[in-house]
Amino acid sequence: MKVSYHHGELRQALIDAARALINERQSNDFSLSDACRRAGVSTAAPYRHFADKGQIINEVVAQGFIDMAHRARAEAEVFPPGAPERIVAVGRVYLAFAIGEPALFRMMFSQHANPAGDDIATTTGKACFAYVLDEVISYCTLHRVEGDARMIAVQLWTLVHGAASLTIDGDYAKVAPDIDVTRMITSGAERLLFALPRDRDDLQA
Amino acid sequence: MKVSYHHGELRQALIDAARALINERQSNDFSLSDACRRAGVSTAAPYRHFADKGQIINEVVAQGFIDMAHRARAEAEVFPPGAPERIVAVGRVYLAFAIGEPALFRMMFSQHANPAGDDIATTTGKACFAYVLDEVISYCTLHRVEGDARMIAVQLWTLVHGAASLTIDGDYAKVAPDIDVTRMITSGAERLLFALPRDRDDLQA
DNA sequence: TAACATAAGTTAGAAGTGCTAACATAGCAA
DNA sequence: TTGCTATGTTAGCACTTCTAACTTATGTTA
Repeated sequence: MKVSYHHGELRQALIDAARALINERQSNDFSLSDACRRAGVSTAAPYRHFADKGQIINEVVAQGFIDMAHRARAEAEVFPPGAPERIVAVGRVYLAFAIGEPALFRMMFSQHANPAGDDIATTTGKACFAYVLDEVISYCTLHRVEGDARMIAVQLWTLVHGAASLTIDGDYAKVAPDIDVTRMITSGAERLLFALPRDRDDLQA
Repeated sequence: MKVSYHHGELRQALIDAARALINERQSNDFSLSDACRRAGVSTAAPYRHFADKGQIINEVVAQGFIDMAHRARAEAEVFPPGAPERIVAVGRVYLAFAIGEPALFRMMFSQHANPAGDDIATTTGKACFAYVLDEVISYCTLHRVEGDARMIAVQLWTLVHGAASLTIDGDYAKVAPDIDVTRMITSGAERLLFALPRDRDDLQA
């Protein structure tokens, strides 16, 4: 009993269906036909809203970045600017997002970055990373962490990103199953932030 | 002018073709038919050697791990056990491998780990990680690096893995294009290894 | 050496995919 | 009411993975 010939919200419905399928199958090779079946339309319908399947994927990835940035902001902005809790919150959200939607997280990064870089996924991705980075930089600067604040920010980001990747791909579980990832990150971050260079001259730039 | 009805080395030829296609297209969704064309056989031929396409991918991934471990070993074992150059070498190989064959590197990790874990890709992957980890652990233990050697080893691995991922996906280029990745890793690793905890009590376990 | 089992190729085709072309209808605007 | 445009439809093409049935090459054994 279809009430209308037109769907009304097909564009977003397809994006949602795609995201759901990606999460269910834990893989990026979901079938567009499946998404159509789920939305209750024919397999030709998507092409009124998207140029091709890749564009739907881009949209899903973009919404992933937006969600991630949104959550990070919400969790971080409870604390005053420069508070250490802010970067902890950002890191926690980053990791939680990866664990919550691992396949989507992977896709957000396994997209082989197009050089033009003007599609929606790239743009939102940039904004998301920039936010993460900015949060850390402002902490480092405010707390006069020794060394190049920008570099330390990148190091923290790298550590959390690496931890997220290795966690969702089950690599820690394979090699070091007893490891407590959160504690590992925390301890690592502290070492990166509070390290005092010894009498070594290969640290200054 | 086909000299023989039988190919002779089809199994390995298909694996090589698959790996080449993955590297050329920078993507995991290569076509098995393409690999067949390249090997000069019909599209049904692979099924005399592999159960399905996934098994070929597994084989490619496994050979990737073997190559990576092999190179790491070769570069590291020039130096005496416990020498800092050894872990530097391992890290350098890890990063170079990712940059050299980014799509393959991604596939080696984006494989959603099967729970049984007895396929060839998982087994070789485990062995490869275990080697990386062992090398770092033995360094930390030998040099009496303060803190849990195992955890520091995992932190170093995580840092390098994160750096490799963010590099090949072009994320550094997007957000911090001026960063020198090797220097960033080196400085981070030194901080992780030589950090002296200040008067903070949240470092002990 | 001849016979035959098995390994390793072939062609034909089923089922499913992304996507296009041509057609149909819903909803809005003159 | 008339017609335009947006958004659906069905039919079908080219391609995919994979199976079934057939063919040829190779090596073992009588």
